[in-house]
Amino acid sequence: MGNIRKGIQRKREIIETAFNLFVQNGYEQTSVQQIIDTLGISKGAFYHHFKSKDDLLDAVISDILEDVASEINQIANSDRDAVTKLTEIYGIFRGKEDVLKLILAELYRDTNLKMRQKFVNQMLKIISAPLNKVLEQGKAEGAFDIVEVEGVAQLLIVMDMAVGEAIFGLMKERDIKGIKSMLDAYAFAIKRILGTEADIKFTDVDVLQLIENI
Amino acid sequence: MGNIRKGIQRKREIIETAFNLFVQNGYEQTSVQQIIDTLGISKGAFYHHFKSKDDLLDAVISDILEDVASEINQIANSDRDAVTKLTEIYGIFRGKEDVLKLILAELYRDTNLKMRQKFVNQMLKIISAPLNKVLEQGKAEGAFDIVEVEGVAQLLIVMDMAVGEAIFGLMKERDIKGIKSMLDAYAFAIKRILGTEADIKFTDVDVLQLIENI
DNA sequence: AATTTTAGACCGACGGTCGGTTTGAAACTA
DNA sequence: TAGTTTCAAACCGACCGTCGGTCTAAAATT
Repeated sequence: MGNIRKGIQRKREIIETAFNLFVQNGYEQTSVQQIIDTLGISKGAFYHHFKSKDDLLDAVISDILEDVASEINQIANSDRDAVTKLTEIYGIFRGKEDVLKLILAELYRDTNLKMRQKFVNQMLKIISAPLNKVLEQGKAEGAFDIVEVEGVAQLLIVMDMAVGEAIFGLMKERDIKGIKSMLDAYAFAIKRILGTEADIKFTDVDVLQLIENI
Repeated sequence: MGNIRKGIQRKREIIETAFNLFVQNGYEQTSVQQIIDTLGISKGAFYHHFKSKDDLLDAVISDILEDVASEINQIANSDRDAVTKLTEIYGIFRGKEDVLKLILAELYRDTNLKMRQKFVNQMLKIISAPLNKVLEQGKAEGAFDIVEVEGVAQLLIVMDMAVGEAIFGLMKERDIKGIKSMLDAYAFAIKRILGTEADIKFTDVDVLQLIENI
C-alpha cells in the first residue's frame, strides 16, 4: 500500500493551509491553485484528498468546531444551574480571543458567505440539543418563564446567528454605536424572551474589545 | 444624442430577465452568458449597462424592494396607532402571496447566498427608519414598554430576516411542526420584547397557507 | 507486485475587457 | 421646414486570464 500515515498528515496540512488562506483572503478568493502552490504540492495530490473545494471547506469548518461542540455538551451536562450554564454557553469563546478574532474578523466579510453559512449551519446542529436541555432545566428551576421550550431554543439560536451577522455588517462600517445598541437590545431581548431577571452575561465585552483592536 | 429611453428600457429588460433566471436557477448558477442569450443581446451591451454581475444583482434586489419601501413609509406616516401600523408592516406581503411565494421559495435556497445577503441588507436599510418611528410612537402611546428604541428596531428586523431564513430551511425539509413552533415562538418573542399585550398579527396564516401549497 | 500518492497537462465555463460599429436625437444649415 | 452633420449612448463579439475539476501515468511505499 501507499503511505497512509503520510496521507493523513498531508490532509491535515491541506486543511491548515487552507484555513489560513481562507481567513486571510476569503474562501472564494482563495483558489485551489493557491493552496497547492503554498504547500508545494500538485493538483492531483489535492484532489486525491478532497473531492472538491467545497468538500475542503466542510473539513476546515468541522476542524474548527470539533472542540467547541464537545465543550458545549460538557457545559450542558454539568451539574450547575441553568442560568450559569446559559451564561457559559454564550461565553463559549471567552478566553479564546485569538480564535474568535480570527474567525470574526475574517469570517464575517462579504466574500466569505459560503464559509459563514457552513459555519452557522454546523453551529446550529451542535448547539440545538444542549441549549434545549438547558432551557428545559431553567424552566423546571423556575428561572425561565417560557412555555414552548423547543421553539424558543430554536429562536434563540436563530437570533444569535442573525445578531452575529448584523454586528459584523456594522463592523465593516465601523458603526461602534450601532453595534453597542444592537448588543444591548440583544441582551434585553433575551431576558424578556426568557422572562428572567437573571444576569446572563454575553460576549459583549470581548466583542467590543475586539472591535476596538481592528 | 444617444437613445437614452432605449437604454433605460434595455436596462429594465436585463433586470427582469436576470431576476427570473436568478430565482429559477440561483445567482451563482446563472451566467452572464445565459442572461444575454435569453435576451439576444451581446456581452458588450450587458457590460455597458452594468459594471459587473454583482452590480446587476444589486439592481435586481433594489428593483424588488422599491415598492415595498414606499409602502412601508406610507404606513409609518399614516395617522393610525402604533399597534395597527406594526401589524400592517408585518403583513406587508399579505395579498402579494404570488410575489412572496416566488421570492421566498427561490430566494431562500443555499445556492442564493449572495442574493439573500443583499436582500437582507437592503431590507434593513429600508425598514429601519419607519420601524423606528413606529416603535417610538408606540412607546409614547404607552403601548410598547421599551427603552432603547433604535436597538430594538434593528433587532426586530434582524430577527424577522433570520426567522424567515429559518422557516424556509424548515420548509425544505417539510417540517410543518417545526415551522409552527418557530412562528409561535417568534410571535411570543416579539410580544415579550415589546412588552405589549396587544394582538399583533403576523404573516403566520399566509405562510402556513403557502407551505401547504408548495 | 499491488496500491496509494503525486505530478501536471489539460478541459470547458466563467466573469470581464476591448476596439470598433451602429443608432438616433439634437444641433446646425439652407 | 427639410435635410444634414454631429457625437454620445448603445451595442457587438472575439478575446483574455482564471477558475474548479479531470485524467493518465509516474513515483513512492509496503
